[in-house]
Amino acid sequence: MSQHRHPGAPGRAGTVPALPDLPEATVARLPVYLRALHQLAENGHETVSSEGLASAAGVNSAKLRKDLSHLGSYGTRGVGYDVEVLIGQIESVLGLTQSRAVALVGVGNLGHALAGYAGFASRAFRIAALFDADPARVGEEINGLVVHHVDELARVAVEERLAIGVIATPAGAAQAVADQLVAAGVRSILNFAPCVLSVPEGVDVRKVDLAIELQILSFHEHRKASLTGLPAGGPAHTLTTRPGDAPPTDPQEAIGT
Amino acid sequence: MSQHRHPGAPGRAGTVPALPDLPEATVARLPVYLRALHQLAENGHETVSSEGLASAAGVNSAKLRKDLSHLGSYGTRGVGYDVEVLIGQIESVLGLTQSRAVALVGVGNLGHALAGYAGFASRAFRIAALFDADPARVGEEINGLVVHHVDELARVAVEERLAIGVIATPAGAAQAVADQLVAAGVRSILNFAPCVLSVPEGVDVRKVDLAIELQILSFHEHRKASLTGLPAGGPAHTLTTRPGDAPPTDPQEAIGT
DNA sequence: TAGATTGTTAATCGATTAACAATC
DNA sequence: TAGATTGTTAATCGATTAACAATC
Repeated sequence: MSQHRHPGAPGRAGTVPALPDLPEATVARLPVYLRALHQLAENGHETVSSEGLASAAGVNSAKLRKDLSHLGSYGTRGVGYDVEVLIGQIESVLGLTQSRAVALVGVGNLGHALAGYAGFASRAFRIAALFDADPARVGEEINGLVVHHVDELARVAVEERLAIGVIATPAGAAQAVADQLVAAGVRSILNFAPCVLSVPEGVDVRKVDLAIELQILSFHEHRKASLTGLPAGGPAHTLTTRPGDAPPTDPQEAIGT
Repeated sequence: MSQHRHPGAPGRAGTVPALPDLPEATVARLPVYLRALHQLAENGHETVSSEGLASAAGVNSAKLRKDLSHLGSYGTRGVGYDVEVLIGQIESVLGLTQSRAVALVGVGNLGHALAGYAGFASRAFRIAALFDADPARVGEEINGLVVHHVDELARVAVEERLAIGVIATPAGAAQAVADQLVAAGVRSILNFAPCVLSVPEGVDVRKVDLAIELQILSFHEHRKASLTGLPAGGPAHTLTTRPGDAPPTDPQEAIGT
């Protein structure tokens, strides 16, 4: 999923204060804990046990304690974790104390939705620039931002210090966009286009892929159906295989028009 | 991520022809292979080696062969895999030979984008019903489908044999929607709302969470920055921690308005 | 002190990978 | 046959989990 170096790996020259080396699985859960902690804080909790936080986050408490142990020790035996302290600690580890400029490339259906996304309008991320390849869309204003032509990416990247690129273009355009982002110095990419991106070492790519998620669910539905007799929803109908058909799930665009 | 039983686990009473027991990691990659295979087919390839397919899918060939070995043996030593045969095999394992009815709950910004998603309009998935809690939105027509009130979920679920529920509501509404979906017999849920859902055993939940993806990227950016001196995009500016601030990334809606 | 809860240990499990014998 | 490539083995790695000693 994510293509990246593990810069904290043992053996590198130690010129910087060693950052804790977190397992990827832990990194992926910290944002979930953080969200649960914010909810707890809103509800007036000053302290929470590993059991309480784990259940709010939907994991078991052993895993939670193991994860938090990688950050150092921030709990009190017999008491639990101080909610505000733990929030600060996780935000610090995730680098959320910096505000990162996000570029959104592709302002189709999905791009429009993402441009209005509240998650962007947070302290840690601000959507700083919009791009599209369609001249008809360039100049359009969305949420107070003007859409640039994608060829301006390099220039704007420098001006706005773009740190993260979000690709919401058709699959056919995504690799070229990724190349442009990388050339512009962006080393973190979130890809909504249904395709594999190839990027140089040191660039992180994460992907969000609706078709893949649906197909994984389909697998488990299929399993459940073949085990329990007939399912609640029921298999709508069996499709006859017609070789040569159009691919069932390979849309031209990240989100079609 | 996914909460589900492993129905094919050893030890169950064997009343059905045993389905191959696939590792979750393999299941998650099969859709990627499938997409790559469709591209190869479009480009006229009749045969592909594990090396060729692996590189198109962005994995190494050992992993690909291992994954495919779980499906049985469909390659020819010295030659490779027949593209069409392998497509058929993967589609069959993923249950993509059935057409599944998808319910989309929440037709805000994101919901609208998803309703137009080409991945839904495939042979394996058809978007069969739209729901919203906002009376002002009920009755609206999107892509040829009328928006129902969410209270009609149970009735429509039976009529349309809904198999998969996609939640694109605000976080605050998501759990109630999930409960209604489960009550209506839906056992596969794709959750775009930024919250943890709790569902009974036997129900699969997969989540797509933009804020989490951004925060994971942020972690690696942070790492890269602290290692290599200053990054290309540069840390825009350091935020002062103001305890009591609004949560940085816990939007009220899956995609805000 | 007694009860509660953390942080850590060690066992287990699942996933990845390289190497290579089998075989087309 | 010789070259190519699969399917499988076995070693390695990372993640999960339960249990419990440490300690508030």
